[in-house]
Amino acid sequence: MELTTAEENYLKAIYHLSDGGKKSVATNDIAAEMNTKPASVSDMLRKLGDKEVIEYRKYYGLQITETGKRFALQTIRKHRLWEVFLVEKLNFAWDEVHEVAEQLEHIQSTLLIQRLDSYLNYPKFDPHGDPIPDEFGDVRARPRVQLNEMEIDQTGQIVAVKDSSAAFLRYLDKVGAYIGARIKVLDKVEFDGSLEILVDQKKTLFMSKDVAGNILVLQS
Amino acid sequence: MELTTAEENYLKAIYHLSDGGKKSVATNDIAAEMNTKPASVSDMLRKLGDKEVIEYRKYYGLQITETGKRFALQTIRKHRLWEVFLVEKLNFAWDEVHEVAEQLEHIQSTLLIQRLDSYLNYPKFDPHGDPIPDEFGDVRARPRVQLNEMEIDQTGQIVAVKDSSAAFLRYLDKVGAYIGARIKVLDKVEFDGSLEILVDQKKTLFMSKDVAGNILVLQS
DNA sequence: ATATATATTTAGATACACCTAAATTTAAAA
DNA sequence: TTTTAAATTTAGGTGTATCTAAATATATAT
Repeated sequence: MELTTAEENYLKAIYHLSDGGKKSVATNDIAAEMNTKPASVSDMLRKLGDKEVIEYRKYYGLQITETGKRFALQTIRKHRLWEVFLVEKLNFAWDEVHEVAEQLEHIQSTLLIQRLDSYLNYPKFDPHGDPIPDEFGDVRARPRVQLNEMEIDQTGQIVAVKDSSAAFLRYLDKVGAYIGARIKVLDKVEFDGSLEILVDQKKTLFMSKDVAGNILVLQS
Repeated sequence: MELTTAEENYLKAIYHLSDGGKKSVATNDIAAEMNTKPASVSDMLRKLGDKEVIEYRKYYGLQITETGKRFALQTIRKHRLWEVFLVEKLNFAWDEVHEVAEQLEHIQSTLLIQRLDSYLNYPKFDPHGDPIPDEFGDVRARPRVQLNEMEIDQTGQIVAVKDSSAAFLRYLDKVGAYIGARIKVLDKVEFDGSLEILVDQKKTLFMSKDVAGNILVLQS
């Protein structure tokens, strides 16, 4: 069975919004995520239901099926592999890759993805630190904590961001933080939860609790 | 102004069929090339006319405009750069690249193509030996002769094939010929025009006039 | 429990890219 | 030059993916 580009995009959005199939998802939320209208979503949900990638009862929400998960993970895998390619081989900055990867993820060719994977040396994480599912859809996520939850003197490595909007990524770049940076919590202000961080043993920077909450750290 | 994927495909076909804008093209020929029906072509020609990438007078045929040529060459450039990428970086065989490149050529991102070009070291020819237009649409073609037109003892290098169907490419691979191979005409049969060819100073092979007519050689 | 608000779906349109069948125009043959 | 054949276009219709506006179902509040 084959999915159209639009169907792949909807399924991916549903997979993310449902947190990998755990939660139920609202039509309105899908519409917001996809920048379409709820009416269009209803149309599409019927189609996805017909193709049995979701289980859909109108007004009662939906559930991704196992088949649906497989398709979603395949698209996510392709998206993230292309992101690695763009950053590592074509020297894109991480705030420039999303839009292009969004197009590249729909190229249909099993061979292409196999070869790309091999060419990139079977990466396990994309440039934002998100895990890349293998060809069977298996994901090995690293245990990660939010930077704002760490205590003084604890150390680790930035491995991902929650909000990967271009604006946030540019902000991080500007202050000298990046995926892979080794960090240490120097101080934490009780009053507002803001933090003082040491980056790569040389640069200190201050950030609000909100910003820190968007940064995921692999503790060491 | 933006073209849809279908419009890009039609324009590319028209560019090729018109030999770069020189000849006039028939609706039926476009339909054959695109595997569609003449009626669909008429529809599309009207649209392409509205967008002024062709000059179209119904029943009287069409002419690519300068704008149209620019678009066509841009698409051809992208197609051929991706082919180089697939062969040189992902180890595709040259008979496997066409279908995938056909999809990749429609990815929209100027930056992507600039970076890809640079990453591939600004190649001037694709794996089939066809020239890659530069970002301004300029093509520097090599003077090439058909193998069947060469005389005994003349030498050269295979740089392109006319018929780049998967079947023909597989045939070439099988007999040990390939783009880049150095060849010498050992013998030519008057009766049917068939040839005996020395490949890479070691292997000899026989081929019909028809096969040789499909092989383009840069003489040396 | 009834009224009100919110979420969701249906109805009816539009644009794209295609189709078949019929009409029309141009070209070729008698 | 008229007839016939071939090429091309128009008419009308399909499926996909979208929209707005209206209807309906569910959830919340009085």
